[in-house]
Amino acid sequence: MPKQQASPPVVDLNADTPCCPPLAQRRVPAETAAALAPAFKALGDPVRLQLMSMIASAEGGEACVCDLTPAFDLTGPTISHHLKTLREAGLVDAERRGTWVYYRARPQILRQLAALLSIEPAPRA
Amino acid sequence: MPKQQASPPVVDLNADTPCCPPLAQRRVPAETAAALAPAFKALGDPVRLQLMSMIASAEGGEACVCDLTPAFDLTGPTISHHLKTLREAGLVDAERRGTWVYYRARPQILRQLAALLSIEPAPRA
DNA sequence: TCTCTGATTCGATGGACGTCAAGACAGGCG
DNA sequence: CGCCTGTCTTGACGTCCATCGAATCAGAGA
Repeated sequence: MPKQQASPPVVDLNADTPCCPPLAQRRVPAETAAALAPAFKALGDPVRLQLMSMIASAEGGEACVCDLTPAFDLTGPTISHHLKTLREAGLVDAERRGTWVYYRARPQILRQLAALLSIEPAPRA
Repeated sequence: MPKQQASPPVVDLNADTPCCPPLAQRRVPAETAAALAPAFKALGDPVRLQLMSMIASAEGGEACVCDLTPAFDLTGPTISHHLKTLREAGLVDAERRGTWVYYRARPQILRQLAALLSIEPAPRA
């Protein structure tokens, strides 16, 4: 099967600065939506949301798969599949060190997603 | 078919105050993940992300279906289906006024999602 | 080198999802 | 009342997804 993922980086997911104004401020363009929707989709599963949190909140900023897997009533392959999904969405990075594989959150894209959802604190007016 | 959805409100999606600390601060519990994942999932489609933005950024805080539909290369039923998904995820409210139906964003849940994704501005230390 | 453990990939399966055409519903207007 | 316009629901179809068991890959250690 062909590899063919490599969506063209219409929005730079690695940028340190938020790429876009809040969703409620101006209409998000189709290209931006296409670039960021996969990240939201990846977070749209309870297991992956917990995985993301466990990784992002782990001491040292990284979590071992060996610590993640037993936290769920799921098989190893399934957890591995979810981690791959998070990886392909650009939400985490993986690094093998010896026997174990460690996952680490990518704060930039999390910041971008949070910025997109941000709302004026209170519609006082 | 039986109605029976009515997931018990483990997390109050209507609360004005953020329900949860940031995802990267402490591990999000399974119940919270189960409550909020559907909202992320609803935003995980490019069309719905744009719809959400068009609604949230519309003047007067509301958008008419008649203005949303022609913005996409999709049929009316498909847009209607996406709007229903956003509605069932608690992200928008719908109101019929005469011939037209208007959708309006729910800022509370957007704030909750943004708070969950929020990250310390710079990991100094 | 052989084996053991941890992690991923492969293949299959049942269910959910995005989309459309056709039909139904709601409200305004002759 | 009957028609028209706008919106939603229904039914169908093809694709994607979550999950598992089995097989495979990667290092570590004897």
